[in-house]
Amino acid sequence: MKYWLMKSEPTDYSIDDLEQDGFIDWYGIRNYQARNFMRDQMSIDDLAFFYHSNCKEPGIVGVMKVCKLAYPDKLQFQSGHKYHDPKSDPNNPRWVNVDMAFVKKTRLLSLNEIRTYPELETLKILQRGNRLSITPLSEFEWDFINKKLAT
DNA sequence: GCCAACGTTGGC
DNA sequence: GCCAACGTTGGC
Repeated sequence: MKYWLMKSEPTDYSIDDLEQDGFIDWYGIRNYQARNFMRDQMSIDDLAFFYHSNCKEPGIVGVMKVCKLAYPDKLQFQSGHKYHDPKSDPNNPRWVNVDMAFVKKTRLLSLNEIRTYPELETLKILQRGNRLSITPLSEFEWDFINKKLAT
């Protein structure tokens, strides 16, 4: 069992959208490191925090879990689409997504609040210049955040 | 909208 | 394989 933090811009796809849909193909990842996490390291039932980024109140807003292992992201082959990648070979697709299932909403644990906890200094999203939209969390980080979310 | 910090691209 | 130019991310 692994733990993840996955960013999405709420104007693109929010925790409310996921609650409505039940699950979502985590589309549009076009970064090799993030892709490799999905392709090589994610397992069914891995848990992830849903993080709202690039918005007024960035932070953790919910929990979800992996419900389908990595498979080719169909948008990479859709000509004209924002996520179209003409260099991706259909016989050897470059980009994948996993399916994520809604688990629950949480209170907002804002980026500002996250920064106030010395225990979370090691969080990948707090490291200088880190822009990865998918990052792993240690079990300690996961548990610590869950406790904060419960209060 | 700004811009720092990265990742990617492509000429050489 | 170097590296300058360009594109993207994401907090502010």
